[in-house]
Amino acid sequence: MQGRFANIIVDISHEKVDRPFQYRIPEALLGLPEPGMKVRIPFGSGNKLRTGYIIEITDEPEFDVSRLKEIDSVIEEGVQVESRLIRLAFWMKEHYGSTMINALKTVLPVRQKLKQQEKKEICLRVGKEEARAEMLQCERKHQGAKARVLRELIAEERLPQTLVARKLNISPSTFRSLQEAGLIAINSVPYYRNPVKLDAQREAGHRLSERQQFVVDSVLKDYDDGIRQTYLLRGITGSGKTEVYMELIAQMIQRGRQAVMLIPEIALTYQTVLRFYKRFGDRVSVMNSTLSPGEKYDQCERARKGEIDVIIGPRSALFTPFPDIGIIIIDEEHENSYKSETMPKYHARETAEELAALHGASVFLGSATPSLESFYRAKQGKYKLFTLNERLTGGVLPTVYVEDLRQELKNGNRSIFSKRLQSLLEDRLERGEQSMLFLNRRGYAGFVSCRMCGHVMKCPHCDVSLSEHRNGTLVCHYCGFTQPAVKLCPECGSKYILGFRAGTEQIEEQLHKLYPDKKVLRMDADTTKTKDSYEKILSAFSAGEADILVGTQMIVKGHDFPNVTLMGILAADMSLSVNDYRAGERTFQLLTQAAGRAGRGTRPGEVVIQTYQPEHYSILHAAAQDYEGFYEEEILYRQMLSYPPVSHILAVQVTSAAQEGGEVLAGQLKRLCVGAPEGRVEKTIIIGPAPAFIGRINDIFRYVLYVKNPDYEVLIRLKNRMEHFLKEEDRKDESVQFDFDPMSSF
DNA sequence: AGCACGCCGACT
DNA sequence: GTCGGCGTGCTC
Repeated sequence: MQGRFANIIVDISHEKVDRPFQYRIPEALLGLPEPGMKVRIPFGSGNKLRTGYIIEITDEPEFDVSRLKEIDSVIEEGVQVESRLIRLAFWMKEHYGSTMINALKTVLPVRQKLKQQEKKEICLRVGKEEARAEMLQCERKHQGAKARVLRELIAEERLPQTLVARKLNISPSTFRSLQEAGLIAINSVPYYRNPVKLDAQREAGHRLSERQQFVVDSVLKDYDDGIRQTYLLRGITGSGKTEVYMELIAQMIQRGRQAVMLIPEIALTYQTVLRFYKRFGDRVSVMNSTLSPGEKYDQCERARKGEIDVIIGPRSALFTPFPDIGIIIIDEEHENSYKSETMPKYHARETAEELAALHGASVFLGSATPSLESFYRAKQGKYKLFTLNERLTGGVLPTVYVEDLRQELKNGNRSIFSKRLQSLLEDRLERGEQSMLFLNRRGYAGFVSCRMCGHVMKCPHCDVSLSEHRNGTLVCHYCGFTQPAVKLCPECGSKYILGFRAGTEQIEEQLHKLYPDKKVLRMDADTTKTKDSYEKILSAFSAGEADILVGTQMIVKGHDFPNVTLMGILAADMSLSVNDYRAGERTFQLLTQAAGRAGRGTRPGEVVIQTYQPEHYSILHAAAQDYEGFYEEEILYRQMLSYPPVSHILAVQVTSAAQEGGEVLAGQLKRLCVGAPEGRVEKTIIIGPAPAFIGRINDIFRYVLYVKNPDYEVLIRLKNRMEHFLKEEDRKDESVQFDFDPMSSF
């Protein structure tokens, strides 16, 4: 496809990014323009030449061709920040199936903020007396708008133009005529604010251990030899990954380039940020969701102008407009939050690699429990793997006990705590040491298991657990298989087969009953609603204000409590039986992280894992702290069932106001895939359509179709076919979303 | 953001 | 009628 037309966004400072304009590509330039290029185009009624950025090249005019204007010329300057980000947006659109507009909106800094930033200010150029006279004059002439502006200015001599315009409903032409009359002056006053001011003493880097230094040296040698690739550092908790990151960043700064440091939002605490401030001073900045849009915009401007060298933030920090990134570091790279949940559903790791390619940068991933994706690539030789196996402080690894809850029930213990956990807990309370209890509640939504034998109700066709719906029927959300409610366990005949439900609140209550004089803190989504309650609870616990901390996932991420010597995992299989192929991986990661919380100080720690499935490989390997063993087993399972990273999955989600319309459209899309050449390739597997996990939200019905193929490109082509098909007719009632390698099922 | 167009009140 | 200020909406 040659592409005779170009969709272009116009670079007006007050730009609403949400509207591309289409132009003809002149004969002389055919084949030259590419997405991301900067061009000069005639715009508006005066055909004034403006700069714009090409976002897409196409052969299909979306506008009356005779009214299309021609691109004037291509501006060839060194690769611009914007150009690079637009190219990245284009790549994201292709790879994750979204509209170009959505991709642009995620990638480009919010311009809207410019209003509040680089404000235009109006002020009087005449004395107040004279202004008052003018105002009366205007009123007499019924020039209400002018009079209103003057009245404001008499009260307050200088005012932001946009503010006045909005408040008094004044159009730009009014301001102009006032300016021409010499009554007011309009000048742009860029004003700045600096959101984060930490007064920390600068600290030089620590001396690295031999092993740490080796990692840094290897990466830098590659870099200086002109080799750019992705590195994976597997380092257990406490092995000093952060020092490695900081040294790499420092070295990149020395080489005149910038660094992006991605951290999961939940780990982006004051302490973490402080460490970077101490090392890099005001050359580092933070991006996070609590920043106001204006502050975010400021960070972008500072990055663009070269006032900072390092940005720390969650996945969106990737889009900081640095002119020349040298390295992108992703800490805790296995975290789910690196995958966006809104369109485009991009993964920060893959997007970082694409961005790094555009900049000629390296990518450095770190984790104690790398994602299967990354370790798989490391095994294939695509990533270079480093390992840090020792805790810097020399602390010993904790002792891990696996407690079989089925056995507890047989022995007549019906409480949430196994006998061992209870006795260890009492032991800590006596000695005045702290304990943490972790309830892995993720995806508790209705799987059904037997309390006697641990049997979990599964789909006979899909090897995922069935979900219990309100009326008790069991449904598979991968293929739509349905069966009526079970009263007796099909395995052992016990009547203790139930949906699983338990909360941190009940646990807190129980602890109060058992140990009325001990202090318990609870941390979950409910107790951390307000802005800094999260940090407050953590620091209260850290200061020894409580004996036991009960909580969900958030208590196991980051944060060292040297006085914690016992970690209890109350229901390890909670996340195991969710209907999701990543359940095993997620469980292993959570258990390993949780285990890593105990015994960070000088005293050795103990960990109790309570489970109904003590023989499950995720639990066994986590108990043994054996990542490689877990990996080998898990990858086999992925291989057998064609799941990522061995294969790729494209989830197509159809939402529809009318049940039938959604079902019909999903069926049409399936037939389209089956009929396409890509669909007939032997390795393509098409599953569904089936009703989504939650089949109806707000009276919108949802259907899901899964397509698998080891070749990502094949899935992209199928996605493009579906997009093309959907464009054929206007669909008001149905909409379709794509998700590549989804993190959870729909 | 800039520009044209159309509405509405004021004035020869 | 026409002139000019002023708000509105469009720009491929």
